[in-house]
Amino acid sequence: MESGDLKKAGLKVTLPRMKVLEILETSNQRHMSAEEVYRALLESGSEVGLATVYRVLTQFESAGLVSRHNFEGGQSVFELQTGHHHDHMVCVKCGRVEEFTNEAIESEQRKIAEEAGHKLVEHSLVLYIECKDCQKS
Amino acid sequence: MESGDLKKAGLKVTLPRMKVLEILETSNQRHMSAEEVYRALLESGSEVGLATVYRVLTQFESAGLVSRHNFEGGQSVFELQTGHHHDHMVCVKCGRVEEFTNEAIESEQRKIAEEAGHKLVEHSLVLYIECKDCQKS
DNA sequence: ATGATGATGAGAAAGCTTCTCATTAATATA
DNA sequence: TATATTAATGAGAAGCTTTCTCATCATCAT
Ligand SMILES: [Zn+2]
Ligand SMILES: [Zn+2]
Ligand SMILES: [Zn+2]
Ligand SMILES: [Zn+2]
Repeated sequence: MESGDLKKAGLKVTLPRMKVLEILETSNQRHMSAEEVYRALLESGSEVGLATVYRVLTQFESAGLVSRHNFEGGQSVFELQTGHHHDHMVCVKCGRVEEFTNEAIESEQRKIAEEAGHKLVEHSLVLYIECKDCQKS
Repeated sequence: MESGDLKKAGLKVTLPRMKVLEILETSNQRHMSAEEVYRALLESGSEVGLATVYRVLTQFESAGLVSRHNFEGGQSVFELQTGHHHDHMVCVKCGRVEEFTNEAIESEQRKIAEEAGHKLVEHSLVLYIECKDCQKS
């Protein structure tokens, strides 16, 4: 991801925006809260305000560069848009996030909305799990 | 639903608790935010504090009398437990909520978690729609 | 380089929810 | 029924996440 993507989105290429993108790309967590992005910025020596992080993430979302999820626990989490839709499993013990795709579920959803006479706009599917590792301990 | 259900749940039978139950039973909305329950209580002439409404709803949730959902929009919504699991469609225009069940999706979910080696604890599936009525206007 | 425009940072403020604690109500017992 | 014990309530304060405000600053086109 580079400055061209910001320009295409109609956003000025600024230092804070580049830095936030960089964090999202290089962090070992694909799914991060605004607070986590903020702390990662500080740790990497970038002085970016928390308000700016929120602003920028929201703009990225509108621009389709990032998607936002509301898992349980109060904080929204953000991830770089991958192009292909996917859903999530979240461990209720350790918070680990795993992605999956399932075409059977996707098409069932479309069918359900359609049969009820509604237009499906989007959906949110989260499986809360006790993950492999947390079951051992 | 009556005082016996509260006793069974290990909760004292108090006026505020009875009143909240009554609202949930008699309101024409099955899915209500704490704020909505609170306002309904005031309108019905009951002087119950907002903090109590939150407290009571949370206790009801722990007791399995009520379930809580976090649809988009900040506020949690609550509904009386029906005994059978169901998922929701929420209209992004008017906020109307519809319920559905789909065994194919349910079993697919179990399969996904299991194949990944995880234990499925619970799940949240919300279809955001433009409802039948909102499409007309 | 300059100016116009938009972005930023800091703190204030908003919105939802929980906490605190003095007061009050509900149950158990006599 | 009166009393004692224990838990619940109400009001406001406080917490947490997120957004807003506004003076300052950076970006980009010229
Ligand atoms: Zn885990
Ligand atoms: Zn993801
Ligand atoms: Zn609608
Ligand atoms: Zn429901």
